[in-house]
Amino acid sequence: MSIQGSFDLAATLECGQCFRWEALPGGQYWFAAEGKQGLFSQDGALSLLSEDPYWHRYFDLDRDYDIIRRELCEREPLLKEMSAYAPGIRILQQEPWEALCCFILSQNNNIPRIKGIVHRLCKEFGETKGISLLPEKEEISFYSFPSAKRLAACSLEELSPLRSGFRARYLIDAAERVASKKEGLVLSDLYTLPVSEAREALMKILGVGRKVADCTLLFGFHRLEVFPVDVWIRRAMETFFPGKDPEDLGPYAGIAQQYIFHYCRSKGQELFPEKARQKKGEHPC
DNA sequence: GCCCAGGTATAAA
DNA sequence: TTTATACATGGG
Repeated sequence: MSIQGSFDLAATLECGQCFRWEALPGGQYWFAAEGKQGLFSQDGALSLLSEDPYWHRYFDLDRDYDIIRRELCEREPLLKEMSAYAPGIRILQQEPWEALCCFILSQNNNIPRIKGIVHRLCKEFGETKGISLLPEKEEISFYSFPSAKRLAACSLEELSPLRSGFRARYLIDAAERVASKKEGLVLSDLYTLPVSEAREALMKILGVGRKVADCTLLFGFHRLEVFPVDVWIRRAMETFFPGKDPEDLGPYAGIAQQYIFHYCRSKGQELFPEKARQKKGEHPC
């Protein structure tokens, strides 16, 4: 199996769409999804990663992102400069339940801490799936991501080791709804339901608003037309695309969103210096 | 110590 | 309908 289009392993893992990965010395990355784990470098990725059917699909290697990027740049020329910051970024095909949980945990939180919570979630409630591939931790067991049924059986008290704060009850509500198909929430339907209906279904879950729902659809269900809007994207749209409707970006708007997000995060304060002075009660001028 | 984090629920205005 | 605040926790 070959890789279609460019592929940047580091940018794809580090752009905030998934949280079960570690950067290791020497350019290697450890990452996990469901009950599987991988250990690859960018060079190794090109040969080894593409040969494993699971990871091949996970990294969406059959889709030619170069063609899509060209299409997006034709629709919106500003994306030429932005996508150049990470042309090899891809949208992962994560497992929907796992993605839903991760984005529930991501709200008002930072990536290092999200990774810690997700790690503890797997360790406390996942099944053992073998020996860790992480060097120096070889004797430690590797755990799969816990099922909705498993979490639905947990009390708030039992989730306290996660130290996930106010998000713990959101996790339990999501688990109960998914495990029991409460109010007709069947995750597998969300691959094909119209986006507006799929979003509405997810937003019935406590703690799931528009942003978490859209991230779940884009990153968990691979609904590439979904364009999640967060504080960075809102700011970027106001600055670079005033009046622009993200739907104009077409069926791959979600990929454009990742280019924009990655570009803004890379430039950070340089783009939005006023954000640095946004202290409470402090006058901007 | 202090600010803030790829938001959301809830209570006012 | 729009705007403000609390939320738990800990990384930087």
